[in-house]
Amino acid sequence: MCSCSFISYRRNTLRDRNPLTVLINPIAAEAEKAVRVAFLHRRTLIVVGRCNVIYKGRAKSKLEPGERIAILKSDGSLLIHRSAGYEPVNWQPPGCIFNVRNRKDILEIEARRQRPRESVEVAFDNIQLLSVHDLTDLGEFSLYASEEDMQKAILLDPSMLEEGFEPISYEKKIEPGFVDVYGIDMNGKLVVVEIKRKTAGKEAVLQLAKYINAIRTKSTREVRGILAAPRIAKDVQRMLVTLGLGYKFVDPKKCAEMLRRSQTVKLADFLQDS
Amino acid sequence: MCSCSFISYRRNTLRDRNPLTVLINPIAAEAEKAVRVAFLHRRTLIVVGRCNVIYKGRAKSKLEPGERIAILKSDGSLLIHRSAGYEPVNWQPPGCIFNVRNRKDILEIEARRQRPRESVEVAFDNIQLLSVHDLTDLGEFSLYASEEDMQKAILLDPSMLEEGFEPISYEKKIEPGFVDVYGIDMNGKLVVVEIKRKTAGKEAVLQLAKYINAIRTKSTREVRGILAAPRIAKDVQRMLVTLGLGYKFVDPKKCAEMLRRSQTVKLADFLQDS
DNA sequence: AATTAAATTTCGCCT
DNA sequence: AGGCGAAGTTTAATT
Repeated sequence: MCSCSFISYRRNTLRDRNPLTVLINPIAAEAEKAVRVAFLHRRTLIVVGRCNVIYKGRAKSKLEPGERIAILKSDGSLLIHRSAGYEPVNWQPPGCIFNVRNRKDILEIEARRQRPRESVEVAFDNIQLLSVHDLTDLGEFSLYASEEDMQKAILLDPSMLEEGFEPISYEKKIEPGFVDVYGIDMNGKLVVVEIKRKTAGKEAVLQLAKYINAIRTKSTREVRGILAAPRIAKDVQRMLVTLGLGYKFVDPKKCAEMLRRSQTVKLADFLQDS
Repeated sequence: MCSCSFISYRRNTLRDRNPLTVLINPIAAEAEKAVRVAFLHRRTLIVVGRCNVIYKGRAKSKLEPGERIAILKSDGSLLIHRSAGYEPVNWQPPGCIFNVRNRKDILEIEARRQRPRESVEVAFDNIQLLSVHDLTDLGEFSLYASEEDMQKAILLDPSMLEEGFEPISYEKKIEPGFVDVYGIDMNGKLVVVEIKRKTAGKEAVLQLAKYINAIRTKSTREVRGILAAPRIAKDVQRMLVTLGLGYKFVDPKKCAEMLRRSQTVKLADFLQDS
């Protein structure tokens, strides 16, 4: 049975300069003080407690009282998480200005931004835990087997798509949008490649067909279309045949592995010499 | 300079049964114990500390060591948040199975799910804060405009319902209850409007029909009924046709925007005059 | 279960 | 600043 708030000002590990403030069951006045310090020092703030939330902006929302987790980051972003669900119930992207006040023992925090003009207001009438952190995070994040990685892999080794294929460009602007990879096959025909990281559906085929048609209206040269994906949806096979398009199995994992072997390759490096 | 872990087992407010566990700078063994208890009791877990994260599944990702916030919810969802950004750097949707172990003073937490088969592994080599919460959250979340806002918007701009429509009254008492909006169309016919904030089901149609019938028993004038909602349930379309009622798509979001705009417009007009 | 459409989508890249 | 496309998109509704 501990009714007092607990505050620790220093962490005992890693670095001396790495303050940590933790309040347990603080009253609003105590909490407000800690929040102000957190804002002043651009720290990360976590508040767990009973609150209601109002959002006004592009839309409007109201969240009736309940116990939730609020995270306020130093970049001006805000997250309100309920006890369930992967997505935040309310949020605010980076770039907000935070405000805090203690109004009749209710801790009110506001995250406001312009463009678009919107705000999230959180009012805590009870706080289980409030902590202020200085998060040092320089670790690199790398995602493998993204669509971009597949694109890189095809540019790195065009033969994986088709023997004799030679890329000319990538993300090339064609009337309706951007072609993933664009090149010439062993017979000198133009080739448009549409890449999908997972099962390619009809929308991928239609997109490819659109590009092909756009090119045909502008050029008399023969154009082929190839859908590069690990799998195609079941109706899509017939669609490809009907539209005269090709399909090539490409494994995203193998692409990722290939890139790992030839590390630090940038997309722009490929076509430079050609 | 406090190097001890701090544990509070009871919250002093709201309810006696509402345990809260907080560990500050715990070693992996202590943390592991608390995490196991949290999993066992299906509690919400927050861990702040230095970790690296590996994701394997639809794609693959690796996050090099840094200080982050991890949230594990009782529905089996996981979030890893860095010091910046609105989106989690790594996550796992609800339905995961969590595992924890202490491996050479490293706290390893795994969130695994099938379909799609994927896992996120988090390894903490230092923990600033670990807290376990029992979040009671029954508060309702309502998005977009309220039904009242939609009503206001229709009164403000009746043409959004139908060209030439002119409201006479709102919340008018008719035998079974109160009609949302009541007016006259361009041909002089009476119009009863039933508003729903979200998908209109059969109960909305029946309510509308009741009002119409009530009016018809009292007046010889022609009466039309219009259901105003962002969407109607699938069987309701036929029901409307059968009962000779109309439907008008009304977007609550647009209503909210309109009200907001009208406020600013009024303000602007006021300022222009001066 | 598969498909389609919307999201306070966000995020990035390019014009 | 605005517009379009992609995302480990997610989520909900419908077939």
